[in-house]
Amino acid sequence: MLEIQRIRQEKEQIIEGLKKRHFDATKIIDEVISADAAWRQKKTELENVAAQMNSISKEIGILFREGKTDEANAAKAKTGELKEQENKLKNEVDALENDITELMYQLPNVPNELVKAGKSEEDNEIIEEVGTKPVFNHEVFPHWELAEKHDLIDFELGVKVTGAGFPIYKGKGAKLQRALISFFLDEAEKAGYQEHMPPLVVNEASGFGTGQLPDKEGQMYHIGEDDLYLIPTAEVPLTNIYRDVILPDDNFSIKITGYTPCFRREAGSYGKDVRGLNRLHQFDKVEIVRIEHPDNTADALQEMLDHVKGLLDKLGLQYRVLRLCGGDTGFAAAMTYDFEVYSAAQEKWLEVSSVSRFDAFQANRLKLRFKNADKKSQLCHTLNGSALALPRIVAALLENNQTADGIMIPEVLQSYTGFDRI
RNA sequence: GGAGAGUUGGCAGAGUGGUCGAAUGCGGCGGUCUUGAAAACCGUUGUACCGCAAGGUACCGGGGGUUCGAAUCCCUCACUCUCCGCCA
Repeated sequence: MLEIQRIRQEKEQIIEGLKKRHFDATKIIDEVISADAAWRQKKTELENVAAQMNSISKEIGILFREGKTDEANAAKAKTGELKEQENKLKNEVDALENDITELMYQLPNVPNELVKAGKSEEDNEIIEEVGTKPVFNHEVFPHWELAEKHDLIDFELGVKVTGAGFPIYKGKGAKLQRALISFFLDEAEKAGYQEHMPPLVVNEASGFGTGQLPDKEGQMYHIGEDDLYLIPTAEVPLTNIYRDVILPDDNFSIKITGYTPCFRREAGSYGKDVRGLNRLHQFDKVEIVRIEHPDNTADALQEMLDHVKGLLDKLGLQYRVLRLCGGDTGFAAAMTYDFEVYSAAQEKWLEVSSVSRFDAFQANRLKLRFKNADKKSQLCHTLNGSALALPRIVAALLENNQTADGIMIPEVLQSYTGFDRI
């Protein structure tokens, strides 16, 4: 959620910025500003009436204590009209507040100045491309065929037990999952992130805190009986640790990481994009989350990008880095970089990480603040990124490392897997 | 699943209809004293919103109600704890 103060002060810049998303905010912002002006006026009126009521009530109390019952009852009679006014104003103020909140929920974050205007993924900028496409002198197989051939992942069995999109990893396939998770966590720890193991279900307040609710309700699995949600990413529990928190000073830099399974309903997905590991309802991911002073956000983002690059370098995967255009940048993000690895057999790029800065947008919903040098509360900045999501990494590793002698395991993983080939 | 007890400021903990945004203690901050520190003593110390300011308003788990007036009474929801049962 954008800050109302910012909308009052930087109306034009916000409208300009949101144009990069092909989002015309003019109407909403005008409505917000006029509703906000009306709200402040009504609010002041309401508070004046409340002040009068309070002072009369106080007097009545004193009169009763002094035994002046008649005078007290006379004063009581005066309150009727005020009370009516108060109720009327209260209703008006509440209605305006609801209007404003509803309007504000519709406004996405303002893209960073580096973000280019654009409508869809077609307009994303390729910032960097690392490595070369693998060359094969034999037939290449997609990962779902390799997984079946080597008995690594059983998609059919997953369908039997749960449904499509819930694969069962077996033998070396399961071990490879475990190895990647440990490797990613160890690397995050080396980079200064404290490991957390959070709950996999969250309450409604947490869903609102990170912005999955109310908009993306249909994307999460909901446990109706207890009104809890399966997490779509570790971002939700990890970030919500800091909901309603005021950090005591401006000298902080919070870096946390966590491995969790992620659950996504992926309603509306279909076709060849969902083949094999490309899109799942449950998958594993190591997430990194940072809470930073606004002055430090740009540096933090760069560090996170370098971290993810390091992981892909160590795994020996070819990858490219994209800066998403306005239209493709998520609702809450100010800027997002995607990492894609090349799938040799599918001959396409697979997104394996998304690293974003949210600036104060998320913190505003979370009420996550710090005390600045003037002892005033100020919103923190939040950032997060995948480091990394497993399924497509596994897909690329299987496909790109296939040889006539089996599938080669990258050296950095061998101490975790205990084998060097499949 | 059954029974009971709770939810108050950073923490502990009083407060059962009016002068309560809330005693007291601890912690924090500032000061006195001290070569320095500790102790002691004095002062100070919640959040948010409106306002140039003075000041005002709201908040005692959430929501609703009664009342001129609610931390306090009523309803409702959520959560926590204890005991019993079950159990990895």
